[in-house]
Amino acid sequence: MKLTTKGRYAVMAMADLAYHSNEKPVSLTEISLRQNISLSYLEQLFIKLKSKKLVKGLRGSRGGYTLEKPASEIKLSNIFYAVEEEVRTLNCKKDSKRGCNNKSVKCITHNLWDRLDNHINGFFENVKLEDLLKENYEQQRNK
Amino acid sequence: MKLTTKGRYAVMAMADLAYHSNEKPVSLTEISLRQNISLSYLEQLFIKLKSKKLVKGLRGSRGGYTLEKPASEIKLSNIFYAVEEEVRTLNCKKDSKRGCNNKSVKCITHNLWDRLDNHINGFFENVKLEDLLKENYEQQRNK
DNA sequence: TAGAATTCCTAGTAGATTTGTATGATTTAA
DNA sequence: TTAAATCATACAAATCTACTAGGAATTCTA
Repeated sequence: MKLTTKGRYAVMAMADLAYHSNEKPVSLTEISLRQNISLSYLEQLFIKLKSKKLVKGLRGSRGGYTLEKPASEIKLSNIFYAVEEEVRTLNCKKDSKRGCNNKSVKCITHNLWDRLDNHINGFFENVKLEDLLKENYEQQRNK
Repeated sequence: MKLTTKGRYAVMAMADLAYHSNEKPVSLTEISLRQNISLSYLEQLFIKLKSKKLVKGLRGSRGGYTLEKPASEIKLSNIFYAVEEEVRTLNCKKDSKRGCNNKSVKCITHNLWDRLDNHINGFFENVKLEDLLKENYEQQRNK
């Protein structure tokens, strides 16, 4: 399964963007400094996020990024899907040397990984960017 | 997070072992052939499984491995814990350059990764080796 | 008792992947 | 016109995975 810093960074950056966005776009430089993620790396992530219509890029001076749709409509699964290739634990795929790949006897654990995939994807499917913000607001208030 | 073939192989091998064990121990050579996992790699996994008291090794000719306790008492989380170093998605640890590492402002997504960890671990915590076998039996019967 | 089959143990390593860096072109506001 | 930003591509260091190699120790069996 792919669940590395790439996906984490993407979520962190999107949360940062949502948190700090009002009228004007937020530059990656800002996010880079606040979240301690390299600028070039962020740029690569945001190109992917843009291609999936999650953010809008505004070039030029005073440019930056804005959310393409409200935080309440962006699921974490959207973000992961945009930057990660896939969230699959299984490698019993066709034409693979490994796994059960269509042998007469299915590998014993085949269904298990299927269920795990659903379990994890379900988690991301049920959390929206907005939820992270709310959580953060409350945390701030309780200090 | 660590969720690679190492953990998968361990679960597959344990399921195979449980499935084929009656009186005599099961050799890794058998498992290696049936599950298509390299023998040396299996050996390394089983040393770890042994150290966590999940299997018992019987050296010498006609030797092999047996379950140390019934399949109904072995949770998948036990298996993962034995062979993987950790199942943690978070890298906001102390002394790390990355993540929120104790800055005054907690990183926005800190709690999220915590919850994800619990979510995934909960999955493994609630599946026992026995469950995999039952599933397999039923699959065979429905053919 | 010799030999075969097995676990046990340690070290190394090729290849893939991740996590960036480097460089420059393009666009736009001031 | 200049500075600040996105956009785009190529490359590279570091890490990690998934093994391989080689042998020692143990135990059953012929």
